Order: sequence, then C-alpha cells, then structure tokens
Amino acid sequence: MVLVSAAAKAPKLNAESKHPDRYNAGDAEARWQKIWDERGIFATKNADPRPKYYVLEMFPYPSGRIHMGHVRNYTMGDVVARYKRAMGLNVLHPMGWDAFGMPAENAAMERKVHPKAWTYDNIAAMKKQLKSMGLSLDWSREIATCDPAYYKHQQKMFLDFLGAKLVEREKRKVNWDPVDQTVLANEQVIDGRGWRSGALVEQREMSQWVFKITKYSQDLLDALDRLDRWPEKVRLMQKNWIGRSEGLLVRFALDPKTTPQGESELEIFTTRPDTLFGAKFMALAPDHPLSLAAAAKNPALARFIEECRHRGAAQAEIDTAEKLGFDTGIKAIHPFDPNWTLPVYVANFILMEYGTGAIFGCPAHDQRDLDFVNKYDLGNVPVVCPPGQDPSTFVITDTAYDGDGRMINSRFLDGMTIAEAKEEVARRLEKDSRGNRPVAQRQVNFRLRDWGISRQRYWGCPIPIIHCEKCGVVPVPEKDLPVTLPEDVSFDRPGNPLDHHPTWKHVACPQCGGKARRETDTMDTFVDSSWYFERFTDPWIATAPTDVPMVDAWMPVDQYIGGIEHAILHLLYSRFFTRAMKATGHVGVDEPFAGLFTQGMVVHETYRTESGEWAAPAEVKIEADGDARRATLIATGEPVAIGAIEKMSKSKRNTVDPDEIIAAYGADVARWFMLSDSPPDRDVEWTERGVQGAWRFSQRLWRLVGEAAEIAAFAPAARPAAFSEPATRLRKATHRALARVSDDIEKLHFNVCVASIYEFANALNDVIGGIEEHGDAKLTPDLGWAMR
RNA sequence: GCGGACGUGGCGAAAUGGUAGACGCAAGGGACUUAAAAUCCCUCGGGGAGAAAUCCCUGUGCCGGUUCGAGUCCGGCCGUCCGCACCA
Repeated sequence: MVLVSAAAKAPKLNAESKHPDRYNAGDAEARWQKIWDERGIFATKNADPRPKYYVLEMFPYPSGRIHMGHVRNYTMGDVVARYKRAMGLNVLHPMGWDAFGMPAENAAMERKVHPKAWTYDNIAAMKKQLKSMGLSLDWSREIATCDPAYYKHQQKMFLDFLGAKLVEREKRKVNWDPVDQTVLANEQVIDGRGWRSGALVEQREMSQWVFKITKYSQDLLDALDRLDRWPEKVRLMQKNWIGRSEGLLVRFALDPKTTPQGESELEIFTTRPDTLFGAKFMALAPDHPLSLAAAAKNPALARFIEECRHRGAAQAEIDTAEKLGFDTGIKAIHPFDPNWTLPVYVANFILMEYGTGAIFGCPAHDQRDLDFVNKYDLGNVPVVCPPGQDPSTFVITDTAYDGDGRMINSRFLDGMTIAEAKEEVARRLEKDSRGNRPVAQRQVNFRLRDWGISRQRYWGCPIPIIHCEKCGVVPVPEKDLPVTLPEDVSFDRPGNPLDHHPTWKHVACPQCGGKARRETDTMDTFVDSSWYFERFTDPWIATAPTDVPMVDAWMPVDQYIGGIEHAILHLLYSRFFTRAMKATGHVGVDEPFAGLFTQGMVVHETYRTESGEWAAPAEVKIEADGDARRATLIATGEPVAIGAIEKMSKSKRNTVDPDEIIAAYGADVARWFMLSDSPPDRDVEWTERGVQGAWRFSQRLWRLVGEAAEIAAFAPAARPAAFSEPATRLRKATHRALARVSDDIEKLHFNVCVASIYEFANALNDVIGGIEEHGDAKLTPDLGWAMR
C-alpha cells in the first residue's frame, strides 16, 4: 500500500509556496519557535511579585509519537497559559514524562532494546514534536518519572508514609499469571486468561504494599463538595467510587448444635435494619472464616467454595453468573426472637471485601435476595407496604419492592416509616448486649479499598525496603536513597528481572548487618503521577534537583486539563497523595487541583476495504458523489466503505499524524481546528475539510491584517477628534471581539472564542471591502487610526 | 440494576429566562480566469404572500406545567451516550 502523506493532499503551501501574498506557516513558526527557545521567554521564575497561575495538562506517557488527543489537550492548556500571561500573571506551564510502565518492558522483550534507552529515545522524539506545536512551555522544569532525581523523592515519601502508617504491608488476593510470573491488574485478565500469555489466571494470596487511602475516605468524599471548579460528572464518579453507606453491624447468635467448634456468632452489615422481620436466610462470602470452618467438615461445601474461587473477574462472567448458594446447615438466631432461626448459606455473590462478608437476606425488598429464595424455595414476607396498598393483599412474587412505605408484619415496628423503623431497630439492638458487647452498632461503610501498589516489574520505582531474616522489614536508610534500578538486566525469561538479577537484591541489613534481600517489587506507575505536579514547583529543579524541599507557593494547580478516563484513579490517587504529603510535611495543601477540565476525544471516520481490512485516512481519497461521498483507496482505486466515526485508534487505523498535519498546514492551523466547532468537553471529529477550512482562514486573516496595516500607515500621530463611520464600526467590532474572547477563554469555551474571531475577521473584511469599493475616498486618517 | 449527561438546520454548533439557528463545514448561484484551482460576493430551518424592499405563519425529541415571556426552569414519557456495577 502506498502511503500518501497529508502534505501531498493539502493545498500547495509552506515551503513549496513562495507566493508573496501567502502566509508561510513553516517559515514563520520555525522562526518564532527558535526565538522563544533562545530567549527562554517561557521559563518561569518562582521569585516574581505578580500573582501566580499554574496551568497544567496531564503529562504524556512517552510512547514515541504524539497523537491528536495530545494536540487538543496541550492546545487548550497553551491558550489558557498565553491568555493568563497576557493578563499579567506569573504563569507556570510545565511539561514532563510519565516515563515508567509496561510498554517499555514489552519493547525490551520484543525488540531487545533496553527500557531506559527506548524511553529516552521516545522522549526525545516526542519533545521535538511538542516543540513543533509552538507550545509556551517551561522546558527548564522538565521531569521524567524514571529519573532517579525524580523517584528519589518518591522513595523518601514512601518511607515517610510508612512512618505515618499510611503505607502498610498486607496479604491480598491478586490475579497471578503463572506463565509470565507476574501479578495482573483486573483489566489485564481477559476471559480468565492473562492478556499476554493467555494462561489461566490464578487467585493468589500475596504480600503487597498498600497505601491506606481508606483512612481518608470520608475526607476525600466531603472535600468533593468544595471542588466547585471541577465538572459535576467527575465529582459524582468519585463519590460513587468512594461509595459511602450508613448502616448497622448486627451480631447474630448461632445455634451451637448446628455450628462448628469455636464459632458462636455471625456479624453482618446491613443498610436495611428496618427489614429485619422479613429475614429469610443468612449468606456468607465463600472465603468467610465461617464458610471455611464449615467446609473443613463438609467436602461438598469445600468443592462449592473452590468453584466460586475459579469464577473469573471478567465482567461478562459476573453479569451472567447465576446466584448460587450452599446450605451449611448452620442456623442463626434472630436478634429479636430466640425461637426464630435462619438457615446460613454460602453464596457466590457475597463479597468478602465489603462490610463483614456476610448478610441477612430480606427477599421481599431486595431483588437479588428474592432471586435467591425463589431458586432455593425459601419464601418471602413483605414488611414494607407501599402507600395506598392494602397490607392484607400485598404479595411479592418476582419483583422485590424497594420503595417507600409503612412497616407491616414486623411486630413492634408495624405502622412506622422506614426511617423510624431503622432508628428503632438500631436503638433496641444497641441496648441489647451479649458477652459485654452490644448486639449491634451503627457503622459507615465505604466501597473504596486500599491501594495496592506492588508490581512484579522492572521498569518502575523501586520500593525502598530491605527484607532481613532477623529484623524483618527494614526501611532503606535515607542516606542510601535513591535505590536505583540496575541497568544490566535481561528480559529473556518470564518474571521480574530484578528478581533474577545476580547481585542487586543481595544487600546487608542496615540494622544488623546480616544477610538481607531487597524488595524486588516496584511501585504502580500511578504513584509516579500522583505528585508530579508538586515536583514542577521545586524552585531549584532546573539547576540542582536535589534535596531542597518543594514550595507551596504554586499549589494548588489552578487549571488542570486532561481526559475523562482519569476521572477516578489518577485524580483520586493524586488527591490522596497530596493529603498524605501534607500529613508528612511535604506540602501545605490538601487538594492538588483547584480547577479541573476534562476534554473530549478526537474522533475520525473509519474506512474498510471490501475484504474487511481497515484503511487509514491518508490512504483514502474521498470524492463528492451528489449528496453522498465516495471513498476509494488511492493506491489501487478499490472502493472503500465509509464507516462509523470513532475514537482514533491504532486498531481501526483511523488516526491522523500530527507531524504530517503540522508539516502541511502549520501548527497554528492544527491548533485552531482542534479548538473550533465542537465544545471542548465533547468529542471533536477530525476532517480533511475542516482542517482545510482552518487553513483558509489563516490565509484570510493574514491578508486582512496586512491590508489593515497598510491603511493604518495613513494614521496621523495624534488621535482625531471624531472617528469616521467605518472607523467606529471597526472599533466596536474590535472591542466586542476582545471582550467575548476574554470571557470565553475564562470559561474554557474555546469554540465560541474561535467563532468570535471569525466574526471579527468578517467585520474587518467588510470595512476593508468598503474602502476598496469607494477607492481611496474613505481612507481617512480616522480609519487609519482605528486600524492601528 | 444504580447513577449521570445529552436531544436545536444536511452536519459541527451558538444563545445571563428576552429577536432561535451567531460562527464554521457542506451545498447552490455569481464574479475573476482560455480553463481549473485559489480568492472574492450572494443564498441557505420549513411553509406562504409580494415586482421588490419586505412581511406573515410555523419551528429547539414528545406531552403537560410555571412565567408577561421557555431551547433554557419544573413534572412525566421516548431516544442516544457515558460511568459504576453481585457493594448487602
């Protein structure tokens, strides 16, 4: 297939065009970029009396090439940065590299290049591309997370967090790939198999380092209300992710005749204590201690639990999984009636990680519980009667009722509202006690789990810990930081190269001097990106990136811009990390990002040949065919089907290379088009027609400004007493454009800014056109003055 | 299942509760040109009246409501998209 570059399809311009009436973006942009570079005019000083403004776009992973999403993201940030600078603020607009991660290791395995060499080559290539975009970035503060000068601080913070009990070691169930010998994230498990190796994934208990993000659950939730310059959508997503719910912990006594040795009660968590008189069964998570105790004497139950464990994490399986239970034979005693017993099941849909890993089931008012009792024929009793319904005829069959109403069939609760009943149950059970402890206590539960950061990978920040046979877990002394990655590693066998390294992990224990072993796990790369915005503020970063503490003067980031895909993990981790940094004296603020903006994706049509292969936009020629459009392959003339407009992706080959666009049209045109048309938080469709329209406008504007300058040359030095009619019109248009553009940049409505500038150009064109029509008669000094 | 957002011309879209469709793309017509490209000018939601300037009716997914006035606010449907999801 012949690749036809965008340059070949574009109108003849730039280097090819020496036409005096044309703006040559290639020459002009290169000239200005060189001057900006030489004079270092975007380098920001910390010592500056002007008010600060910190604008930041999410830093890129150095994949090697920038894509249109980067162009859109960094153009938005750049417009804000230039605007705020023009408004007289001291603007910090830095750039760095999220440089650790798996792709570097994959490249090492596939192409025998060292991850470090691969990463730094990519950084060099992408930096060149970003520079060609004409971004007003302070490159003197550039950082790469794989630089020991960067991760040294991260290791220090890890140790400080450890001291503050914000890092702990915990046994956790993880997805283990037995072929690649590594832990996999849930997203890397596809249909129960490792995404690379295809091996059946096992659930393994492993010791992991975890960040105690749950210590801040309530605070992370409460503070969301104060982030008034964040999109509502992101705040909601985080709120749901943290998942707070209020309820009651209730201890059910177990009938000793039916219960294994050593177990006398079962604690459950419920948000519906009001429905306690509708209880029909109890259910345990398969890995609940009571399940395991019961299974010890019951091989069939043990088999059932084993089957539950093999159920994968894959979404499709969870969606379709049948609710299955196994009756343990154990009976639980109702907290309000010693003669009322409930069967205790082990059920595949109960999660050990949430609440206590055990529930009571009230089928009439919970759909899942209802499905369960209908399967096992346990029946149901409605206890909440909807308003206007006769309680004596209210029956539940297939659909649980979870609405409002009054209590029925519930003894002393009858007639109460749900809220009253919840309160009454809590009050009574709190007063009841068994074995010196109340039968129930109120509890707030969160869905949020602690953040496991251990990864069995080479290309990440080493965890600064030494394991000693005698002393146990020993932190690396501060004077020995950074713990740097060894460079002589090999990727020719599965597993973590740090683990296979002949010498690196063997060290003397810092405490006893005896034989010890380094932690060979590295940190999740989300750790690297959870504080990089703080690192940019270091006053000495350009000259001496060493031990100087960072300053708060720049924080928080005033405007952060990036993709919605980071709405939860990156942004939540960063919010946690900043709190942990504050707790350990690294920074003085809680919230890292005062303003957040999430931009939409860049999308493009897809093209498919008759044989079903994807074709790239650069390979396809589009022609008008009446109202329709017809596409053919440039190389062969073969017809191509125009398909859905989708996110630019390598797999569908519907990408457009920023380099080619910039070479063909210039960076300003690419940037202009990226901000035109669609609101910035929505998806924008990249089209050939659209970018050509932007290019035409750049030419038109250049011509208009040139003509206006000629007219302006007629202006006398002193301002005339009154402006003539066209001059007044022009003056109005100018001020209107200034006001609207300023206003809309503040609101980040870049598409409306673009429209305002089109309007201004139209007004300028009208005035100039009017002059040309009437010859020089109207070319008054007034107008010349206005043009100036 | 839970939560949320959105629905305006052929298309992308504008519009502090106050002249709906700014601006751009596409389309059509015209000027320039031997011709084309480029450029410039005009038209462009639907329907109707007029020779024309212009005017009238209608129109923001559907049904109601609040208001002097609703694309915008409220309630209910329909549709599309997104996030979370066995969370007790």
